[in-house]
Amino acid sequence: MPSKLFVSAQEVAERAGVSRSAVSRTFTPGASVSADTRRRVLEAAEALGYHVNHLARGLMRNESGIVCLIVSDVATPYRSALLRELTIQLQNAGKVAMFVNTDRSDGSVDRALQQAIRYRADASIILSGLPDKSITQLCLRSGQRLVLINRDDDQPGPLKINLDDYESGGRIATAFVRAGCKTLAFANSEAGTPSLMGRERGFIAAATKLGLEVVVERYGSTGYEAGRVLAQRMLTRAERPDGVFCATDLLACGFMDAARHQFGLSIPDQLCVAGFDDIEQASWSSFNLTTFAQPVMAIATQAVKWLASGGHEDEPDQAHSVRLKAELIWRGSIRKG
Amino acid sequence: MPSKLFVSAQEVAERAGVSRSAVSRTFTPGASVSADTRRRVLEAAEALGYHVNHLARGLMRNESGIVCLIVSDVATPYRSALLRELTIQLQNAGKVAMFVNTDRSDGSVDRALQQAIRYRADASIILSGLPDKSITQLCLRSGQRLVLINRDDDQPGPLKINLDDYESGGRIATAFVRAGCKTLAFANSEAGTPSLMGRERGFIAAATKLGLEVVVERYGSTGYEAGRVLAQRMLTRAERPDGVFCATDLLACGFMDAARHQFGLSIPDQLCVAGFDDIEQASWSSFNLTTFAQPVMAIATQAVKWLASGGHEDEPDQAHSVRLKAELIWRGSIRKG
DNA sequence: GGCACTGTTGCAAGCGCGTGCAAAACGAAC
DNA sequence: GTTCGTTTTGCACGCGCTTGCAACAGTGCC
Repeated sequence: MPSKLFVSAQEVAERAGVSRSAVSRTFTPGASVSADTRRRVLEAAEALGYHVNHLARGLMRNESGIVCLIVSDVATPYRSALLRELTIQLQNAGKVAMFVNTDRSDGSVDRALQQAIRYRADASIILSGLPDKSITQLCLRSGQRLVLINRDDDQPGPLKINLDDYESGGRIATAFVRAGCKTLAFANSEAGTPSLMGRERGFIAAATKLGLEVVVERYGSTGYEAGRVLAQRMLTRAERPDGVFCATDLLACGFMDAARHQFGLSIPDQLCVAGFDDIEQASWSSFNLTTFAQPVMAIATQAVKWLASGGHEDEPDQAHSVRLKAELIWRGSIRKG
Repeated sequence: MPSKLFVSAQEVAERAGVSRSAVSRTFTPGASVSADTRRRVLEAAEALGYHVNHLARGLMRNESGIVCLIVSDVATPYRSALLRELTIQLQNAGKVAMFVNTDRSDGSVDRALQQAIRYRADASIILSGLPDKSITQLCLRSGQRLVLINRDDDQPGPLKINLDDYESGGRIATAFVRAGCKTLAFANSEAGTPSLMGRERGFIAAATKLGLEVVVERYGSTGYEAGRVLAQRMLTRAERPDGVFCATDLLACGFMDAARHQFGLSIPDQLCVAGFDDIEQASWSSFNLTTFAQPVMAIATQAVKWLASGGHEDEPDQAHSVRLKAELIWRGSIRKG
């Protein structure tokens, strides 16, 4: 493959009749070039199809312009929505996104971060998994910024963006009670990530305060199939729940489908359901699901803003943490109170 | 941000008491290093947290290891599924994925390709949009490989991966007839991409051959909402269709939801529906949609294989094209014949 | 014409790495 | 110990770029 056919600044310089530095300066914002030489350089560059080699530029500037996105479960609606927003905003900020999928194999977040280091990424944004502390340290030591989204970690250095999961659990418990629900349940996956557990704890705490017990069941991943299984487990109980908070929308979709098509239940008349994420499918009329919206845009904005600002390198040992609010999107899966 | 804290081969060499070349060779497969020095280098590297700078390596080798993925509508189920598979397979092939989102703004595919050129990507895979011929030429001239997925283009050079859209249209028409449908319809978007139009033409041709007319309606994008609108338009016709082929699964989901919840129709008793893509939601019991599966894995395999093989540079003017079969996934949205 | 000042330009060094080449080290065979 | 053949090693150059520095115009003013 090594076919050295990319045109270099040297060739442009020769064609334009200027020095190589002049070419470089033409493509460096704020450098000192006369209008005349700039024009000649641009003409020559256009004619030859020249594009600055960002690998070499990154080498000199010690700033590659690359931001590494570390993700698993990309095919999941919430993840892909967040990914979309992040990439758009990164591009607007003049960065370029490098994508590392950690779906397969173990220790993969660490390996992903090593990949980021090898390409001298300016920063890494971690959407899934939690890196080993040693790797995190190495990243920070190398001047690489780190953003953790919905991964509640206590290491200093990275920016941590989280939601008010606990409070959300409380708000939805109130809604169930207002709707007249008597038996509440929380449908969770076995993943046990802090955000999921936060929703669970908040829901239980609030329900207890309101004088109701909560049945908790955990199974599998956070997907549709797990939701079906959870429905089968919960809806066959002696005391059947009539208000179920599902930890994610995908779980809720599976839960609702099983409740309707296998148990013949009518939603919201016989069963109230709520979810979390506000994926696109939640608004489809088959589900019409009341849920909490992930503030996808705000998350991306916060992350990119922090990166663009250089990540507050003046105070590197500070604990940087942002808490965003998940807004309740009221649809038709809970009776009006 | 230029904090030059990444550890370099020089430092490793000093610590290990060898020359810099020895370090370089240690990390170059197949280079000549004695077992002893290799060990010392690896120890020093480990201790210092050294990682080869792939920017510099790419500069030397004229091969960055970067593959650029050019995508729009990432948040769409089919796209994100394909993206997932591509990134996994690229990583397995030792490549790293650079992600360019072309959702916003115009001329964006061309700009994306320029980005790829700037980072000296070894190849670009285009999932959406069609680049200008001049840019394509520049890419190829620079030794960059190009893969077009589901974009039926006639330029020589790039690898083109397409499906048997036309034939699929034919197969599903037969199924509708077997199910006893009398009035067929094709629900399409206004996007007008070759793959969508291929399905339409194939469906119409086959239906005509079978002695049935096809009502065609086109509206909006290929999403859920457009499907709803198409249902409203079609199901209010004097002669209501009873067999509808939707160009994508998302359209089908919207169509089915509107048909059921707004028109009170029962599927498949009163209305048969088919889709295309086999997104995850198609298998959900709310839809249980008969559809054609995009051979996502095969697509990714073909693309990566072609890239790994160096893209047949010996015969650059050859027209490289692959046609894959979309398999019919039979579920419950069409009556059995 | 001489001067100081502002604005451009070229030179050359260096970013971190790979690699050809020749020197050095090693080992075996005499 | 000498010779020859085989690794192994270090040197030095170059990949394409940025940038400090010094040389170079150009301008306005005395």
